[in-house]
Amino acid sequence: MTYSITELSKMFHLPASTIRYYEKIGLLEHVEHVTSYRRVYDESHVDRLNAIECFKKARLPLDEIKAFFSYEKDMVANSEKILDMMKTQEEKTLETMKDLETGLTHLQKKIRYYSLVNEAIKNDSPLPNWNDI
Amino acid sequence: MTYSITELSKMFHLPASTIRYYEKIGLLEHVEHVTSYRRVYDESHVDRLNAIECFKKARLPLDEIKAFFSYEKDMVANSEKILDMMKTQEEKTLETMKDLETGLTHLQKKIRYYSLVNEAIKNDSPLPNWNDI
DNA sequence: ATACAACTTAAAGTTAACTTTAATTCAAGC
DNA sequence: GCTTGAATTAAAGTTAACTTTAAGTTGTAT
Repeated sequence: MTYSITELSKMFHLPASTIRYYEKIGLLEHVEHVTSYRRVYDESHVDRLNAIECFKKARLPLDEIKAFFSYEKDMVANSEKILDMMKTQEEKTLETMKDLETGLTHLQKKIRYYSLVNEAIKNDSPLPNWNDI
Repeated sequence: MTYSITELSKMFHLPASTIRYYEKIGLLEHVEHVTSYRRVYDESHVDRLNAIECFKKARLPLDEIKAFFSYEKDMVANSEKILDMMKTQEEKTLETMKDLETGLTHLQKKIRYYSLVNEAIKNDSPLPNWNDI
């Protein structure tokens, strides 16, 4: 089974230009233009893009994702390095999640407050106090 | 109570250049250079910076944070707009958190796998299979 | 009086991750 | 054979959020 760039583009909701860009920076490898001048992808590229999407969700920068794939080529030699990398990123991700939760709490407090403000305006009653929330 | 830029810098773990930058783009207002040519801040700026940090944690872009502060000046006129803004951002934040969780799960699977790989190398036993994890 | 550290400014530079542009190539349908 | 449309390339442009630089100012300690 092979895929065109447009098919991958639809599969991953990525513009074709991004897929070409990933190839350019070395994130996608061995993309051949066999049958024509056009790029032809196979399952290996789908797998790779899936992995990229996962790492991106965990906020690994593209150059680290690239480093990971390169280390993975010699798993035995690099397993320690990979493990370190993943653990470091795990911590960063957890940190980011904590920040997001703090931010979300603040946001939700604002939402509660401005809901009350809207109510008060509608009923022509006195505005609520931020400290009462 | 007043503060110098260096004091704020230490309080918020932000470089002074960033605090000046926030002023330049209109996020920090009414910063006077009263006693000398130097910037002098007060509690209002501390409050503002605290709010900025919270919004940043929820990943609001600086221009939206700025818009929020500007809307907040006429709460009665803009409470609907503010509420919309906060709700939209709440959804985005929740979406981001979901992505982070997905990414984290993937990361932790890698960590489990490469821990086993390391074990296997140490014990000279056959490498584990990714699909067994 | 002078050296020095801590501030000031405007403007240019940086980084990541794309995106856009412009000029070209190819394959397919009429 | 000609048009059309989807891909191709290299290179330049974009965006957000800073950061750095270079040149100047001020208050304090010697």
